[in-house]
Amino acid sequence: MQHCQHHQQCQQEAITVAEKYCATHNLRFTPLRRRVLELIWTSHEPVKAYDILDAISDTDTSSKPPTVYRTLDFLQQYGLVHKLNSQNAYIGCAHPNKHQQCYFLICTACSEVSECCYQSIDTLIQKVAKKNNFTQQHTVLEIQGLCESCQNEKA
Amino acid sequence: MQHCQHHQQCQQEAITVAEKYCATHNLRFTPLRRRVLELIWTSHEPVKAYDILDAISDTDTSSKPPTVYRTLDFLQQYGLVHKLNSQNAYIGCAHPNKHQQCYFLICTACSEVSECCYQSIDTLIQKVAKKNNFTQQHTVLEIQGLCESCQNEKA
DNA sequence: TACGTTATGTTATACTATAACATAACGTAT
DNA sequence: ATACGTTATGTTATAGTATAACATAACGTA
Ligand SMILES: [Zn+2]
Ligand SMILES: [Zn+2]
Ligand SMILES: [Zn+2]
Ligand SMILES: [Zn+2]
Repeated sequence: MQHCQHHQQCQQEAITVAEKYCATHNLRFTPLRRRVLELIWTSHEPVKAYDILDAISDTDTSSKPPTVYRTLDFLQQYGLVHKLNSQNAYIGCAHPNKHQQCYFLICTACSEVSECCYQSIDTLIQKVAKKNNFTQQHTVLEIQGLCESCQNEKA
Repeated sequence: MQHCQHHQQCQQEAITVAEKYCATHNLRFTPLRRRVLELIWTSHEPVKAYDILDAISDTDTSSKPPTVYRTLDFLQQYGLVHKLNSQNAYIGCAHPNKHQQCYFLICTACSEVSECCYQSIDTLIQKVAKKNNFTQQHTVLEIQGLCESCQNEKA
């Protein structure tokens, strides 16, 4: 199920952003990395590593699991992709390294994922950490539920 | 590394709580379920499914992966155990079903995990969900960083 | 005791991810 | 242009996580 009405644009913009990000930071945006990122941006649904492998195997028979996982590692390292731990799946990020942490809304009906990165969440988590004398390094926040479209479809 | 100074008590209390919870709710707290819960409460570190399997295999040669995963499913279903998605590991819960969601602080140095379940987090997440017209069902919040003891040890 | 339900045993397999070592492509300095 | 160090990719093997499907056993009740 695809709710986004202008998704080709989402995808293209994401690739352009990645291209520029890599150029600026002296990183190699190789054909493989581009291909994987395009695949991940096929929709707003998270993508499984082995589905990526299947897809790229169509044109590149030398692809093996490490091919995919290394590429995902690269993309994650620079915030172009995030892993959704509750799904063992990967989702593109539209604003690489704009802020430290990304938070997600995950629809259990259509599988679409959107980011919900608010300063208020960062602030509260900092506060909770401080209260527990805990030094925060990285935070996973994945809110599962029903997106607007899927609620309406139920009605 | 074990920072808790009174942990045998933590473990015993957790088992007692589970015992009572099951009695009250007409659930069978079988020897297997008790054993697995005890193993999980060996420390405040999350435990891997296959480590549980190894442990129970010592005394019960018929144990196989489904033995463990089914038991974990049961314990999770009633809030006696939570899965930490970022670690593929399982941690005991001291207050089964006291509230809907549990949130965690995970020390990347000593691996100890503590819960940080605050109403203020629930409230903010509700607010974020509402803002996005999203109906929340279940939320994963795992804050990774350094616990107090481990920060001090670095100094 | 018979019977339905829940729990566990058993075998097989699916899914997710990394280790370790080899080759190729790239960037830069001579 | 060539040599060389670095980064990326190829390749083989294996480790780690989880579930499907069906069989038997234990439990609770009529
Ligand atoms: Zn889109
Ligand atoms: Zn949806
Ligand atoms: Zn303790
Ligand atoms: Zn610690």
